[in-house]
Amino acid sequence: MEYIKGMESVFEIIAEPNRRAILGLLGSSQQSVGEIERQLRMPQPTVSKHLRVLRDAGFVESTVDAQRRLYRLRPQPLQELDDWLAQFRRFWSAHVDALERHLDRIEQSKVQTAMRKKTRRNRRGPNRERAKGETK
Amino acid sequence: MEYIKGMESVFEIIAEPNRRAILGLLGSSQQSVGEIERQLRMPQPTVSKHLRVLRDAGFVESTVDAQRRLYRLRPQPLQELDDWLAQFRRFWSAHVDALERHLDRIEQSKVQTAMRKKTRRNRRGPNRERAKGETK
DNA sequence: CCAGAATATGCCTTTACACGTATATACGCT
DNA sequence: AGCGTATATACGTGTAAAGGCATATTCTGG
Repeated sequence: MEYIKGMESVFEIIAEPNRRAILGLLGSSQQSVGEIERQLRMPQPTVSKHLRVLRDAGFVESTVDAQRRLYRLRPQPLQELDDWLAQFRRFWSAHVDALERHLDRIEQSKVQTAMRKKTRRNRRGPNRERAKGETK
Repeated sequence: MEYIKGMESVFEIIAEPNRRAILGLLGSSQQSVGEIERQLRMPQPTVSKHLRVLRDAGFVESTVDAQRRLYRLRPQPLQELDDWLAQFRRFWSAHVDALERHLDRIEQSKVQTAMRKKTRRNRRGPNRERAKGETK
């Protein structure tokens, strides 16, 4: 499943604010270029170019739907970022409450994952699915 | 036209490979500029400039030790990065083994933290430790 | 106060990259 | 085929940031 890429590091990719915004959007659900364009109020070429970079770096993948391209998230690069961060976690997990917040997040992930498995029934058709929740 | 020289985002700071290297070093223990210079084999002005950026962004802090400056890590900015990542964790915490790896990390952090508390008593003195895919 | 070590800063050049604008390509519909 | 919509790419431009080198600053010991 791995491909050839001209590589910028994961870190350089997410240094760009617009790209982070796009990733944020795609975190809630897959989106077409036009939807991203409208929600983020940025010119279409800008969106396309950033998506290109994101795709080359493995952050997103796309499927064709008529003239549209639907983009969705791929976890791996963000996971790499998470792995890099791991070496520093001990610096703040010292505080118990932070630790508990962390554990809470994991728990929450489990629940959300379970719920998603039950709801998984949407392919094709007009764009739906607006995942919610996501308390910080 | 003069614009305000604003803080750079956490993401832009860690986009630079040399800065990540420096952070990695400081993750093991505090270091003087000279030690960083030697271990990373980069010119001293380069080190100093990157440290300046890192300090302005809150990633590191320094204390004076004779003519040396000892730099050490500050957790907050990295924590912010971790917080941003949180919104995406559900994308990979779905897999149980990944989840367990995550929990293991937390456990490990607890242990390391406990150990550090016992060892923590070093100030001043000579420097110790040398330490494309488009599918259809 | 002076010399030398350790670190910081200033200037200059190069380069990378994000943006705007214009244009090209892809697909569906009638 | 021709048109409209959706997305991709090409080109030119401005800007900011990183590196090299020289120099300034800060500190200690004699």
